[in-house]
Formats: sequence, C-alpha cells, structure tokens
Amino acid sequence: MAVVQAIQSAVSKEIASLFQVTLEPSAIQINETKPEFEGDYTVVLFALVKSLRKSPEALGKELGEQLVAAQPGLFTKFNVIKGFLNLTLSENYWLEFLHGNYNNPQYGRHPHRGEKVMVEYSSPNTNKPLHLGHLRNNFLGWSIAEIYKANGYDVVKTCIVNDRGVHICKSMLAWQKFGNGATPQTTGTKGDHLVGDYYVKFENELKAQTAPILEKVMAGTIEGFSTEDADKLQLFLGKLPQLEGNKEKTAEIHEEIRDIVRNNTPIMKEVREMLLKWEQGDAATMALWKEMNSWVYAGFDETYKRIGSDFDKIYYESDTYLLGKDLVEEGLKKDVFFQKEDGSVWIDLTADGLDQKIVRRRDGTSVYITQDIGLAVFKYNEYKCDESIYVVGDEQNYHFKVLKLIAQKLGLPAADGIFHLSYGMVELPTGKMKSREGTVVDADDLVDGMVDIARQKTEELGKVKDFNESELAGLYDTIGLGALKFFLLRVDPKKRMVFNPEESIDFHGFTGPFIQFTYARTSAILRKEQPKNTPSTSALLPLEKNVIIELEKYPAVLEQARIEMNPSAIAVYTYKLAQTFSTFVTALRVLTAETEEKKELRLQLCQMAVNVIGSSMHILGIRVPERM
RNA sequence: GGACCGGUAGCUCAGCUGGAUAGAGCAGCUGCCUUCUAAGCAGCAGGCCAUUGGUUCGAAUCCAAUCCGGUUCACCA
Repeated sequence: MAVVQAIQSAVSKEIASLFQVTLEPSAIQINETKPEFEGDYTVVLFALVKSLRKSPEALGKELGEQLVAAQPGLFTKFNVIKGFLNLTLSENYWLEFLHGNYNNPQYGRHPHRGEKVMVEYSSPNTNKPLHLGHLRNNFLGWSIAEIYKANGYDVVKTCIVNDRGVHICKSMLAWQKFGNGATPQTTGTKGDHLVGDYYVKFENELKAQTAPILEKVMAGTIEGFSTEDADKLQLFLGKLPQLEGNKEKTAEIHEEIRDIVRNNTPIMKEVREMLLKWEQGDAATMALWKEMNSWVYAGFDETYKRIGSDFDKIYYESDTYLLGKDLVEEGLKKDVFFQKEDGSVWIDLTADGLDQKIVRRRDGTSVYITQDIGLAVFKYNEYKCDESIYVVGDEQNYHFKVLKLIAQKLGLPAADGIFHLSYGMVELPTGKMKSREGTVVDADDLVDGMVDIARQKTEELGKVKDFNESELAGLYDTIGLGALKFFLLRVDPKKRMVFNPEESIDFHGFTGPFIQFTYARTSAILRKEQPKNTPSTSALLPLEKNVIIELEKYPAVLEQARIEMNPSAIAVYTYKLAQTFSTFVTALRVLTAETEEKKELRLQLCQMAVNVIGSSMHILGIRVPERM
C-alpha cells in the first residue's frame, strides 16, 4: 500500500481508539515533511482540531505518542511544531519497500482492469508535411496512450487522416498546373514535402490573382461577382469609412473583403470544380488524388517511424465524411434536432449556455460536427471503447463541447466517455506559425536539427568512441529526440508554449538528456555488479532515504497523470527522481561502499532507480541509453 | 459582446483538491574531474505569485471584480 494511504488509515484508526471519533482516512491531510524539520511525512492537525476540540499541540502530542506506541512497524519518532505532527517512519518500512520492489520491472503499473479506451491523435492533413504543432500532438497522444496502459487499460490508438477537401485539391491543382509531372522519385523530395510545396505554390498563385481584383474592389469597382457576394462587398465597403481609427475592426472588414475576393479568383473556381469532380468520382481526378496521397503517406510513414508514433487503426476522412447522415434523421425523430423553413437542420444548445448549431445544410450535405459524430458511432461499433480521448488543439474546445453534448442528447453509447485532451498552440517568439506565410517549423527539419546537436555534443564529450556507426546513429537519435520530446511534454498540455528556433533546446538541467545521462551512469554501475537480493537492515542515510521516498511515489504519479490526462506530471516527477538520485550517487560510493551491506542496499537503489526512470521515460516515448 | 483558457524570478516552467520561510532549470557568479560517466554535484544571487476586495486560524492556491494576453462563437475542416 502506498505510504500516504498507510499513514492516513493509521491516523484514522488511532483517532478512533483515542477519541471515539470516526474520520475518513482520505480526509486526513498528509504532506511531505519540509526538509528543515525532522520527519518524513506530516499530519496537518488544524483541520482535526475543531471536531476533536483540542489544541493543535495537545492533539499532536497525544496522537504522536499513540501512533508510535500502537504502530511501531510504521512509526518510530514524532515531533509537533505549531499545528503539524511530523512523523518519522521506521527504517524497516522503507527497507522492506525497497527490497520488495527494486527488481520488479512492473512496479507502479496497475493490473488489467478490463476497460478499453481509444486515443485519437495526430490527425494530419495530406496537403502538407507535419510541423512542430503536430509533434506536440503526437507526443501527447502517444504518451497518454501509454499512461492509460500503465494504469491497466486496453488502449486503441487511432488517427483520422484529413485526406479530402478543398485544401487537398489546392495541392493537386497546383501540381497539375506547375508540376510538369514531378514526383518524389524524379525530384528526390520526400513525398509530403513535395505535395506541401505545391500547396505553397497554389497559395502564391492565389495571392497573385487576388491582388488586382482586390485593388479594383477597394477602388469601388465590383464586377464579376454573384449578386450575393456583390451585396456583401458593398455592405463591407460602406462600413469602412465609419470605422476610422478602429484598427481591429477595420482589419476584420478587410479580411472579410479579401476572403470574398479570394473565393472569386479563377484559380479558386478551378479548385471548386475539382472538388466537385472528386465528389462525383471522376476517374482522372481520383487517380491523381490517390497518387499524390500515396506520396504523402510514404513521407508521413518515414516521419512517424522516426518520432516513434504508431496507430492501431487509421481512419480516412474520405471513407467517413458521409457518416452521420442517418443520425440526423434519428435526431429529428427524437426531437433533439429541429428543421428550419429552408430545410437546414439544427440543434438548440442555448439551454446549455451555447448557441444554435447547424448539423445539416439546406442542400442536404452534412457539416464537420455531424461527420465527427458519425465517426464516433462508427468507431464505437468497431471497438466498443468505454472512453474516447481526442487529442486536438484548444482552438477546437467549443467543437468538442458541442460534440459531447449532441452525443449525450442523442443517447449515444459511451457519450459520457468522450474527452477532449485540449492542448495549447506552440508559438514562435514572433507569434503564431502560419503556413501561408511560411513561418512553420517543419517537423523533419526540427528532428534533424536536434539529432545533429546531439551528435555534436556527443563528439565533444568523446565518451563513446568505441561505438560503431549504427550504434552512434542510434544514440544520436535517442538523445536528440529525447531532448525534443521532453521539451514538449514537460509543459502542462493546456498551456500555450513558446519555441524559439534561434535558441537550441537545452541538453542540461530539466531536460531529457539529463535524465538519460542519469540512467546511463547508473547502468554503468550495474554492469559491474548487480544486487544479490539480500534484505538490508542497515541504518539509512538521509540521501538514501530521499531516493526511496521519491521512488515510492511513482504509482501515485502514474495514477494522477491518468486522472489529469497530463504527461507533464510524469516528466516533472522523473526529473525530480533523477535529480534526487544524482545527488545520492555523486555523494556516496556504491561499489566501494563502507560495508558489504551498504553496497547491497545501494545496488538495490540503483536497480530500482533504473527501472523507474526507464519505465517513466518509456511512458513519455523517450528511449534511455545504456551508455552516452 | 458571450463562453473558455492563461498571467509565479531576466527567460522557460513546477506548485493550484487551502497549510510551515515560494520551487526547479536556463542565463549570471563561486567551488569540485588520478577512485562507479562533470550532459553532473555543492553553493551564491535573483519574487508586492497581474491588481483590488472577500471567505478562513491560515490564500500563489477558493470566491468576486478589474487589467493584460490568447482561443472561440462559420451552411471551413
């Protein structure tokens, strides 16, 4: 049993026997004792004072004496300072804990509980390569899946590929126009990058076509627009003079005007025609689409393999975008949805503090949310997961709130199990990354850069000169990716984070490589000698005890990380553990310890530290090297 | 305008289900490599925890208001 729970139930029991008062063990507040006081864990007495009608000092003394007398296996000493009862746990408790767990590679992991959870993450678009934001997403998704596994869940990792729509047609059209038959083979370009290049070319052409029309419109000449668009333009133009001085509003209106103009360029009309052809299944369009997508997938596979992302099941939007239509009918029958005069179908969420939301257009086609609900049902039918976690950026918070609400109102199975793991954007010091402006940090480039820095640093230190080429390459990958993953995972997912490409990601301090280094240097000790599994009775030095106390927290950390859906809890813990262990292992000798008994104890500490660090780093998706 | 999220050291972040004197790393400054890996260890310095008020024996943590930053409120996905 975890030490905190053990203390709580002991305190609860002794309070009952002393004062005939029943207290829930979980209601008793236990903190770690601050280093400046003597003791391991502390009972906060203030909360108990009222119900027991005692002064904190008197209560602390009575309770402390009773605990030590009644439970000598657990407690050996106590002291009371102000309202705090500081307890020293018996050495035996810690030693038995160490001896019982040091060699258990499963330590901290929860046994099978027979519940199934689906984690959907990555969700790439097939019109451009992965970028820094995708990396945060992939690392979070992979880690959340591992966190659930460690807590005894069965996990299905899925990915929905956004492989259809206007954005794909943009790349296709640009390739047709400007590509001259270029392929990844003929150009030597990774497929996803090649397709992404044509997306950029499209945007450039679009910009070029927009500019002259926009100029005319701003000058008041509105020609060649549908009456609807022309009316809108008139309206916006009319608003502009009234907004003198309101920069924000003016910019908004300009944006609206630009959007309308953009949609009326010849090239956008071509794109829409292409999308229509795609939807009608036109053979040539489909062939081009399939070929370009296959280039992209080959590129993605390479990147996924490199960063260690994998999926049990990949869904393609082209297969699933028509799902959910029958759900609209069902929702109408159940009066969850309602129809407006123009034929469009809506749901009214004003009672839940949200707005009315459209679920089917007047032309009968379904919208994003409807497709997503259809996919949710589809996935449930296939895997019957109790929970479904969507790893998606926080700009979609509203969408997922609506998604869950609609699912609940439709009475869909596992609707309550829908969770949005929302994470903040990765920003540059200059602000948001924008693919249109070419300010995205490319995933492949970033990984290459990190691995290259790992190589430089390793060469400078010169500690692995006997490694062969493939061992070296593996080590550089381990360290470079370790630094990158740890950097992105150590921050609370819901917070935005800043990445400065000018400053390289650190390899010292609160970083992946530091933890990897701790693992490697400890492995070096264990290569020379292994614990013999003899129980220890020797008195624990503070530095030794600190490590054991830290190791004891691991199962609780795993559980907390699952409840909060927060890999950063594990990153922070692992760093603290590595730091505590490093202090211990630099100050005290292991192989040349004072006595044989001390050596055995410290070897067990090394073994358990290596196990827990290895396990927690695995959960973060980070490999640990035996040497570095 | 409504809803949601954030504001802690020069920088990047922990701590937030209320508890003792506010915690790391980076950057800066001191020491420590003939003995298990110095990607390390030991130390110094650095804080009106955005502001104001409230609840409480006790508030960075809970509540309210305000200020700043972000996201969103599409018949795009």
